[in-house]
Amino acid sequence: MSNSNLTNADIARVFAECADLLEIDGADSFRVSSYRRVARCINDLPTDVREIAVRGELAKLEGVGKSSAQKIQTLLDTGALPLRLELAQKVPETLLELLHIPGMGPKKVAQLWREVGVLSLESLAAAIDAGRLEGLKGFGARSVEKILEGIAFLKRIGGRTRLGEAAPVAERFRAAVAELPGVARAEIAGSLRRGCETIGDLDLLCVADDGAAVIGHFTKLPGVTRVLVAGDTKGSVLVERAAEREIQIDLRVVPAESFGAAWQYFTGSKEHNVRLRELAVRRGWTLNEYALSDASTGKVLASRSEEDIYAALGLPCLPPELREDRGEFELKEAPRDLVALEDVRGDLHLHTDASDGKHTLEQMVAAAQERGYEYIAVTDHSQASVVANGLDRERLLRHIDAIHKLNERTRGLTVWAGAEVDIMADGSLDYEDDLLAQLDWVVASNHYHLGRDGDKNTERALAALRNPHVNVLAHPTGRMINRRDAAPLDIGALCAEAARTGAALEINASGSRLDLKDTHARLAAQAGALLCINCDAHATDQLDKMRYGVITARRGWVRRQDVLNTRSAKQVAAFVRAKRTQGR
DNA sequence: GCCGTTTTCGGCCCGACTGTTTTCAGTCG
Repeated sequence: MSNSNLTNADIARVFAECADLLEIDGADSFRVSSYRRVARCINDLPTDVREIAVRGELAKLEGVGKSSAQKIQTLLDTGALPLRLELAQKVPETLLELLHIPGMGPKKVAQLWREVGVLSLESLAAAIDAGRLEGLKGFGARSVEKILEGIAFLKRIGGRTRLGEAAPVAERFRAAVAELPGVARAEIAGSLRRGCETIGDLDLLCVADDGAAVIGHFTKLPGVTRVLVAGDTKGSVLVERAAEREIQIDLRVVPAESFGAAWQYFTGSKEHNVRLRELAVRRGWTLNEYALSDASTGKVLASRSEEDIYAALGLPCLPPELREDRGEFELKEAPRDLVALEDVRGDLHLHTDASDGKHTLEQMVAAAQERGYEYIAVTDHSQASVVANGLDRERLLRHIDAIHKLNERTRGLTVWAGAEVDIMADGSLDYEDDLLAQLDWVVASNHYHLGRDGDKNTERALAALRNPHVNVLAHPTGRMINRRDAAPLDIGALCAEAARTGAALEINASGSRLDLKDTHARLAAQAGALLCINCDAHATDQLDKMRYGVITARRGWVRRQDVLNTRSAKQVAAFVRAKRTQGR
């Protein structure tokens, strides 16, 4: 029986901490990796790990063996893991924060702890201050300087950078590198190319003959605040990404004939690449950032393009968003119909200054026209959202009228009168059905009552989906990246009910949400629920966030036909009509 | 700790860069 209320993220955290503590303790590195692998597996699960535990199928998870399955079960039953507690007795857990210092790994942390008595960032800074690292083996003057820089850096970066903030910085530097003398081509790689929701470092890759010269120029580009590494093929710098905030950019320089191997290699993910190299090794080949080659003769089998590398290994050229070792190696051919930005024909969740938007109805409509959209739904807040200046009945009726009138004189764009309606504590909606019936499109949102009670959260969301006027459930889990965890919610039940009732589930494209996230979106599409990718724009420029929603969908293997707003205005209208008339 | 169409034991991906312990270990991706 499950007696704890630990979430997947909580359980993943315990395993990740065990891995770090074991590593500081000097445990076998493969054992450490196993714990990391389990952490990642649990974190990536789209459903509650409890459901798998109940079916007795924990050990069937990729990378989870008998021993880990037992540990997960213990965590679910008791809320704690004996190994984790033992490790905390043995190794001070405050040491974990030291691992975040760039250049600081488990060996050095262990050494600082055992030989100098360092326990935390603070005590490390104090030890350096008191000169207690002087004469310590492996810690010369330069190392100590780097540690101090690292501690200062930690205070400035404040965690991983959100996709929407990282992408513009990366694009600016990619363009700058492409312009450097001797550079034939420059591309973005790494987690940004895969569209991950948060980014650690930015990875750039370029083709040039004289690597040292390119790195030299790179480290002097405007915006660079510090140079971390400057070699013949690799350079690392810090740049300012926002006020007081920095991000690291790594640039690798490769020869043209290695470009494909390098782009594949530096795009990752690490897990995907490990699997790929295993496939190579099994055939007597070896794969690195320069080429796929025969291990015995050294003959190069593929290197110029990613297509060549994958083809040589008997695989379709997998889109970067799929390279996570989440089943992509089973694919016989590359998915052709993954949703793309060009497929999106409209945005069905946006605000105007009638509630808390920055721009007028006319301005938002013009912005949608500029982006070539076929339709939009204007969805200002309902009355319960007082802080967002939500519309009461009278104001909503006038707003609907204004939208319909504007629609009549707008060419090439259909403008629907919608609303973002709050789901109340009891699962009812913030507007009466007769008022909802006057709207062309209804977004239902859980803004205020998402709590720790997963059953209650789920019930309220299900109730909203069952209302014949509700067309999409917005940002279902309420998570805010780097700020607030997803509320516990039975996503599987939501998907099934959305599919049954003919409602859609939103992928909210705004940078702080990306909710549903990739694995949830995948679950929804598998369950036959339609997704709707919306920007939730509160200003005209926010309509450009659509690309982040689309890439999140792609990471969830979502196809064009799984996304409602890739359909025509007529088809969207039919989708709304079907739910109202069938009353499911 | 995980895993298995060579294996239930003995493997487990690969190379660059840095500082420093002058020949390599630690870290990173």
